[in-house]
Amino acid sequence: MNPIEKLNKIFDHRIRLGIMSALMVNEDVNFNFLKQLLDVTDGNLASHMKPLEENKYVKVSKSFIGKKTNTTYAITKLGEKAFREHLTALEEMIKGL
Amino acid sequence: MNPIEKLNKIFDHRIRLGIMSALMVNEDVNFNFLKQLLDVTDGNLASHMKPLEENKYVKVSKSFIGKKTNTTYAITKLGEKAFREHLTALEEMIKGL
DNA sequence: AGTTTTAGCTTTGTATTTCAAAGTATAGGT
DNA sequence: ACCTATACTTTGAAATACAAAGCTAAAACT
Repeated sequence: MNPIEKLNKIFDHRIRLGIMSALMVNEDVNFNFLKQLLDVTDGNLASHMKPLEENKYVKVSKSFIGKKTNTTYAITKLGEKAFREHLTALEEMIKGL
Repeated sequence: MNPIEKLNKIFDHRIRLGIMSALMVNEDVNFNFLKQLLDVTDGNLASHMKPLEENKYVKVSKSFIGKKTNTTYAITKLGEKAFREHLTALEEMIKGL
């Protein structure tokens, strides 16, 4: 089987890779933190989040910190699995370097 | 510095990742081999090759095998460097998993 | 009370990217 | 003369990405 087929199309983009790796490392990450980390506009971040949410790779929680609204994202088990598989596929693809 | 900025935009795509890793592992790779490996149309392969050639990540040689034309691609030193840096950036990005 | 700010989106419109399919050039075989 | 193979290029459509503007709701300042 073609190793490239194991790569997940959703993770083909730098920003989505950035989101996923931030979520792998941090339990919960909020909107503004990610926005600054990845240096994107809020609209851009929201639209990259969309396919991740739709595929249930990421779950959203809306809460308050003090009185401020706070949207946090967390990776799901499914998202973790998909991302690890993507990384494994990447590794396999370049094995032998 | 934002680790995402170290990712190379040119390597954001599965097919280009596939091309580069094939070229990292194999001294010379010809057009048809790559086409089958990556399961792409010839037009599609050619157009993904274009930015790699333009950036001097890949060099092209046209020769003959017997009487048949044969186009082979090889990675350049620059391409190798760029790809390794991309992989390093990827690793750094997900460090701590 | 009224204005401004902050958070988190959605909408809009443009630009860029990706892709398959068709077309092209060159050479070889039959 | 015709058909095949290699390696592209062109065309046109679809998908994606992006910034900027708009929007909603709640908070904070005046």
